[in-house]
Amino acid sequence: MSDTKEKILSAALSLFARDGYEAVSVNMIAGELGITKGALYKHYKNKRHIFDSILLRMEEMDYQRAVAFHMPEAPVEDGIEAYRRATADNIKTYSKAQFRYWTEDGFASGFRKLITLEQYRSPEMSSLYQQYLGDGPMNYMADIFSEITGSPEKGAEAALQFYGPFFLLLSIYDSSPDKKSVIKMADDHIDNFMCSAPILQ
Amino acid sequence: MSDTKEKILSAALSLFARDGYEAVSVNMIAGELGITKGALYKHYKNKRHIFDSILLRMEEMDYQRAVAFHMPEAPVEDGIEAYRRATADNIKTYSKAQFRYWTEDGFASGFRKLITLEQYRSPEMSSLYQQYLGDGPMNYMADIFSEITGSPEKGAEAALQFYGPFFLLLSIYDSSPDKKSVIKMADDHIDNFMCSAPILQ
DNA sequence: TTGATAAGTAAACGACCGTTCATTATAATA
DNA sequence: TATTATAATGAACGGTCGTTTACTTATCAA
Repeated sequence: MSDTKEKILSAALSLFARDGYEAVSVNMIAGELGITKGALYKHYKNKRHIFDSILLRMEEMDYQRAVAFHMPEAPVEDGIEAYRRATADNIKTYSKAQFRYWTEDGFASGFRKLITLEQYRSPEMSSLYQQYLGDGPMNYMADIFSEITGSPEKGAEAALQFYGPFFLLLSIYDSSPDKKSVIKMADDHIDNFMCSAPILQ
Repeated sequence: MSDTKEKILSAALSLFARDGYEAVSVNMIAGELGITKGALYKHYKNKRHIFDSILLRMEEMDYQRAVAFHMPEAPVEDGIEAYRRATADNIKTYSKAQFRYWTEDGFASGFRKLITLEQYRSPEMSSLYQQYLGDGPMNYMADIFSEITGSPEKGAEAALQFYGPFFLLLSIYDSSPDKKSVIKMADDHIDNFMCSAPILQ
């Protein structure tokens, strides 16, 4: 079994993440592994197939993470306050892990940049981008915060206040020379929000 | 004098904003105005020149806006509380106008999408993106909030809490079927933050 | 050892790329 | 009206694009 197919996938993602799908040639991808472009077609039937494989891979990774990170229900009989505390802890752990995932994981970081560059090309790409990085995470948090506060309006407001800075810091991370400090800013934001946000009181 | 040059600029921006610079051909740009690509070279010496003209135009528009919107100093002798209130009003007006500008103004909206798609291609594009949409606005707000709170740390924290949701809503706006409601969410966020954010008390 | 399968090369394909150029139509000036 | 500058054409240029093909090499089971 060859790992050439895998190397093609990650080389292509690196290039797609920097220049966008159209601006990357099959020649460049093959050149990254020191093979000719003809050899590439032994592993993928065309250029678009590489792109589609990246989307599929992300879908699989996302599913695996969802399973591993699923937020366990706190026992209800401990009371609403214990439930809130347990939920808040889960959110903090999950959110910090997510920030590291989108920034420090090579595949996830590349994928994030790739769909950022492709988001305006079609309705499909647009909804994919929103689902992974835009209103998807925000609505997810809105549901959770609505549960906590008992109000959909407050939940939506809290989600915007919580995920907005998270989203901005992702973007700032990409060009920051001091990436560790951006991670810390994200952690601080998460801690600060979950412990002292007035909307959650 | 011909307005063909102007039409080329805006047609190119529309296409660049959707597909990115490399993915747009000179043929496509010319086709948008019903002329051949040869004619295009009577107005711009090459494709890159069109791109550079867009950057230059944005720079000019940005300067004009900065002049028109410069925040007037509130009279100091009225006391710190009056200064804060005047500043807060200016921030609200300016921020709401900025959100409409980046979403509803055709040129600014196209430019925002364009640099979003080009941000990873070079350090120059990266810093341009950050300057217009990333750490640029955030640091600008951090300076203002630092002045108000008298603390650089609190100023930076407030800037993240203020500009993060603003930045996220810009992204959500692009694919939202109900754009008016996104504008309202931005307005509400700005009002809510400037009036009752605990970090500003 | 033989034969099959997989993985690579190099060359070629037609299509399109950005750009140039000789030519023609248009429109304003003298 | 004749002249001149401008704008547009369409063909051509050398390259590169994604893809296919014929051919070579390596691997390994029968």
